[in-house]
Amino acid sequence: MKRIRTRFAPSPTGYMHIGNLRTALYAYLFAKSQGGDFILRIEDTDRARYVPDAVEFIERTLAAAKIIPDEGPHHGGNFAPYVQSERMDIYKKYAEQLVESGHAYHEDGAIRQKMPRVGETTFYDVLHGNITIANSELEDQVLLKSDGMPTYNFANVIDDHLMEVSHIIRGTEFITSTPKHVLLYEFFGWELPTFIHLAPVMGKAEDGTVSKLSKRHGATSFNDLIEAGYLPEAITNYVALLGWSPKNSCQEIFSMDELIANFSLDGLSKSPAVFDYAKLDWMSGEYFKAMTDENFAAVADKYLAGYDKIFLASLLKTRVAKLSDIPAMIAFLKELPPFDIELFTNKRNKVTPQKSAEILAPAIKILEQVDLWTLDTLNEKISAFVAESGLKVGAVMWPLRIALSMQKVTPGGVTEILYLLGKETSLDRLNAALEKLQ
RNA sequence: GGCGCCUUCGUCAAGUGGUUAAGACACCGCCCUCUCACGGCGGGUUCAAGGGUUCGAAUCCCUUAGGCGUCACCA
Repeated sequence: MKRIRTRFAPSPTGYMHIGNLRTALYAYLFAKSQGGDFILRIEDTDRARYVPDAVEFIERTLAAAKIIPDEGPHHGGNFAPYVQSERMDIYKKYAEQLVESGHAYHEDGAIRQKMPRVGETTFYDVLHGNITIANSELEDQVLLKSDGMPTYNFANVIDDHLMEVSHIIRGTEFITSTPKHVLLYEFFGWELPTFIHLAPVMGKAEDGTVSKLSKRHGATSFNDLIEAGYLPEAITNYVALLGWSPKNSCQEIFSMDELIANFSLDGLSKSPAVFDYAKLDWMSGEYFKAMTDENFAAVADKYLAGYDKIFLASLLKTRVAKLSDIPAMIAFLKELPPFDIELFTNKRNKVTPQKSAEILAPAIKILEQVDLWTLDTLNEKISAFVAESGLKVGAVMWPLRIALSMQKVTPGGVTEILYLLGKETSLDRLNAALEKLQ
């Protein structure tokens, strides 16, 4: 059987769109699941759009996502060069060959492909089956531009053949130009690769409309997501499920190795998928929860400066969707938000501002007596106070939490916050709140 | 506009002629809890519409509608 070889062929734009990342992922997963090769090829034939250092950017991004090319500009391989601008003589040779055989012609310093005017061209796509397009829909394509560079439609065919790519995995936007490629393969007498055209990744705008995922939908590049504080593994995992699902399994959390082991082409979806940040948040949270306090403290390090990192990590890792959520969650430790009497009202625990004052006063007395400011002692004292007062635990905790943090949601319980704040600050805040409540 | 692709809960999706149409996220409710989170339990007119074929259709065929893509010396 022919060796499975796939490729990811981005143009160097300095931006790794999530849809591109997914294409790369699927090409990688398919190759690896079949024991084949995954190639990185740079399609930099548009000089106007070239961005310096974009190749390194792409390589770094793939590395971060753990998508490792077997061949590429800096990965070695027997089919170098893997950068199209370095292969100009190759394209020229094949273009001239087409001119000689009568399948192309010169015009305005460029070489154009001569399309048949009648008949139709059919090709097989793994996801869509046979697709037929009338040749009359095809126009005489430019193969070699007047600046000597090939067009995508030409270079892509030449390289895929020369690099022995067996499966072309790319976006649906290429479906309608595939007949042109097929014709080229036929002109040269080359064997056709297998086509797999992936549905696009969509984004949902605030007004509810759905369109191809783009910057208007917020953070949509791998790097945007990393900067927001999602783990690369979580992003890759989520993106993998956006258009693919495992057979005979409901598993959703996958390591890269598990993805490779479970991947198969028939699990691919042919309809567009909407990128859902809520689900990404959930999945990301699953990854954080599975981490040890130490590991979480390490990835969240820069957000934890100035605190007992490991302790804070233990409180935060079950509540965080993305690392950039952290500052807002712990800002109250440094500075108490403005007093808001509304917060002292809580129906569930039957707490009101007035009731809060009644609870706070004796609680402060108790805490003032505490010399050993540790979690255990604090917990013990508060529990005793609760038992003595005959109130529900929640009724006591609520006003304390609000007075200490001025927010309904905090990382950790009241005991942890008291501990984190220290005795002096805790009592200052408690007294200040009591004063305002009275 | 021509051509092409797509259409199962709000979202990701399983499903390939006979199922109570899985599961997950989100949402809502309840429970637990030191609030939130975590955890547990439960809930929801989901097969775009209309025609066929068939004893039987989300699954096969046709039509319609909508969405997306493509018609570059961009990829």
